[in-house]
Amino acid sequence: MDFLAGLNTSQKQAVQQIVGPVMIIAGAGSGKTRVITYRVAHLIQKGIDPFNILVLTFTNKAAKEMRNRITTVVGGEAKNIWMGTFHSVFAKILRVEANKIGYPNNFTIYDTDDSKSLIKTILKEMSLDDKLYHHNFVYGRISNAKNNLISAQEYQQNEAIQAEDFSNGRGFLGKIYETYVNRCFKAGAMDFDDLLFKTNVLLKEHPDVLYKYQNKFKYLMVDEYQDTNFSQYLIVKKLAAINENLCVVGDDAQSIYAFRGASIQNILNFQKDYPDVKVFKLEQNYRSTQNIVNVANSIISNNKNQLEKNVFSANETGEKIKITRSFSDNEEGKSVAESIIQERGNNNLEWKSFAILYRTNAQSRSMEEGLRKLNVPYKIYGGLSFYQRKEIKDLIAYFRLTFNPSDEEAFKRVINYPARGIGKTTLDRVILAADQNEKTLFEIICDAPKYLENRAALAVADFAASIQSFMVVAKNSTAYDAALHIAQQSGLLKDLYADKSVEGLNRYENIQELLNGIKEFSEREDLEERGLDIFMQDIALLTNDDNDKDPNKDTVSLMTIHSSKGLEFPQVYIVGLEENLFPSQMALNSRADLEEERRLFYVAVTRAEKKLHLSYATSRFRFGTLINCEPSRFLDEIEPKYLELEFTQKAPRESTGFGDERNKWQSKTAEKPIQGDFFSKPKPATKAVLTTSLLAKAHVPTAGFAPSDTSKLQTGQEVEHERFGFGKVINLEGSKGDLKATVFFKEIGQKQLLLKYAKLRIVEN
DNA sequence: AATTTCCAGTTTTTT
DNA sequence: ACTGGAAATT
Repeated sequence: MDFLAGLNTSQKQAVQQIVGPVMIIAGAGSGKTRVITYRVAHLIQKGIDPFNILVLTFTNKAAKEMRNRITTVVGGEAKNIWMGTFHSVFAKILRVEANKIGYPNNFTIYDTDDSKSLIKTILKEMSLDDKLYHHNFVYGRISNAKNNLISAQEYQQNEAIQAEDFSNGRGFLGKIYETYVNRCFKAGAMDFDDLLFKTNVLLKEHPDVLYKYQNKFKYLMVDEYQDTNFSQYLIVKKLAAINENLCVVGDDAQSIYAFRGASIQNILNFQKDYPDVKVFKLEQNYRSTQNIVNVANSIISNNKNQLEKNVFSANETGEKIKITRSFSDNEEGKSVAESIIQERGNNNLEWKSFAILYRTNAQSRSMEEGLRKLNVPYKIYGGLSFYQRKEIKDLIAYFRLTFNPSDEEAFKRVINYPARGIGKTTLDRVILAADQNEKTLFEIICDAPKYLENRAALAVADFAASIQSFMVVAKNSTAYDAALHIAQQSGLLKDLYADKSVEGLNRYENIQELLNGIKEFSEREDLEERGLDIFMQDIALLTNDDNDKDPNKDTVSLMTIHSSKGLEFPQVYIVGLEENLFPSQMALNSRADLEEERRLFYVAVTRAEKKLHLSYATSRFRFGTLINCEPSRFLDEIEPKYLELEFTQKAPRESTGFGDERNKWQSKTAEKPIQGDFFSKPKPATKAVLTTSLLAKAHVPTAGFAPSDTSKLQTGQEVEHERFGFGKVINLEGSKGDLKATVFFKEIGQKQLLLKYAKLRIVEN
């Protein structure tokens, strides 16, 4: 197969330059993934063993996409390429090499929740002010240090850092950091940043290990290089040091992870580190219409810090960019849904041609509601991962404790769940005893009578015994049998089963789903090892789309802009273009932050192939209350000639506004807004308040739903409940005025309702 | 110790 | 609006 045929000159050069350091500056939509894919294919065609190739990406989604595309080009050999996110690849290596740095091979990976919970515990133990030392702040500080390879010791010895902390009255940060690190180590746990930090430690302290991987990974490629932090940068640099066959691909205009420690400096450093680097620029955009590319360019030109680049499109001019104003977030959801239906009909498109992108996950709710009301199929990407749900984390905590009894966070999570009479006092005593005797929490409860008084010791010893029995079972059973056993014997399954509320039912189903997943896993014949411990290992690194059952389903995609990176859709809706939301309120204090927001907008805009829709609301629910919103400053940065405006409702004294009027409004924000201007402040959206109903989640009530007089309700009658839907009365009991009905609802099953509270509508036949 | 009520912080984004 | 944690109550 001739990979090179469909490539332009610079793409071809980049693909063919397989030896030595290579940097590809790839503008949005310039065929970057194609180049990486073909470059890997080209390597293999030239006789490079796939086992010697390492490809690093940032998100699971990107890794998956990449592997799929490479598989279609080179076939089964693609399996042998090391490809994945930084975190997953180095977690894999650390699993093999952990002993060299004093960790067990089956170390636990703490997710952000675990880390923060540990920090909270430490803060409490040190009795520090939880305002001054807020766990989020402390976490960020530690994370930052780790990403810059500053150890707890170095942190405390670094004069500049100490001076800064002391002047802020936060002199204990170094001590907290040290304690945190020790506790993680004691628990046999690594947090997200450790996966990179410890890899650096490993490669630094063990030259033989470094040498081994340098020889294994003779060819390295790094996608989204602009998003690497120092820790990642150094790993890559070390691994590539012998052969220097390192190809990095990036676009400074799409750097959106500075908040996570990413540094654009790494792109600039690259040229210094490798003076003989071959640089290729990909500037032709094949994805989008000229209008879209022009709009993107006009947005990004507002940033001061950027590399010289001229992205252009030779595609059709395309339609103008549509801006829609709505009066509330719900209205916005409705208008997007209506627009999608219309565009789909007009252009004979599939649902999956559409994507709705937003700044924050919280915005998905109003979009969902709008789509659901008009029966538009959709799928939300990202957000709360399946594995982050409480009930899932609870069960997994039992698994974690079974395989790694030192795991402190797992221990705290399940010691009294389901409730077994072990309260706060007892837990505090166990933690204290562990600290004083330099033992783990689990060791303390295994020897309970020595440390605790009678009653508490008994309860705790009981718990220890059941975990110990889980260990035996886990050793001798398949993953599924062990998981089921633990779910049952821990009492967790029973506890969830007892909860008959809608949410409780949901939780129970989620557990069943997890168990089904484990069953599938334990039956996979392509794996050598398929014990529960293997299933567990990298679960903290998984995100929602790894749980995707039907990836080709025809649905509209909803996701944050961050997770849309690398994807493309014929039609894209960017919603919530309002000040304090996009750009985020957090980003308004510094130019650097604001420029990152603008790059984020640039990323969003360049996802669109054919048509781009922008939208904002003049009021929206935030923190539970209705607030008024002003249009995003980013809208003003787009040249009006590319735009087309639309109102979703008749605005008071409508005008098309936008040109001079807009500027007038812009220049005197302190004054009253001009009535009727497109960007003017909203009228209070009274109606929006009324239409917001979470009750609609499970069941959409019949129009004009009104509760009936249920005093003469009979068994067998059909009723409707606002939330539970339609059902049949199967029993009535209790005296008048305190009448209790048992109703069997079609959607959710049996429920008991007190008639004096329940709002039921009797369905007339 | 368990359950209920009250209150504060949260919404940046991902591994 | 929703969570997690503390305080109040049983």
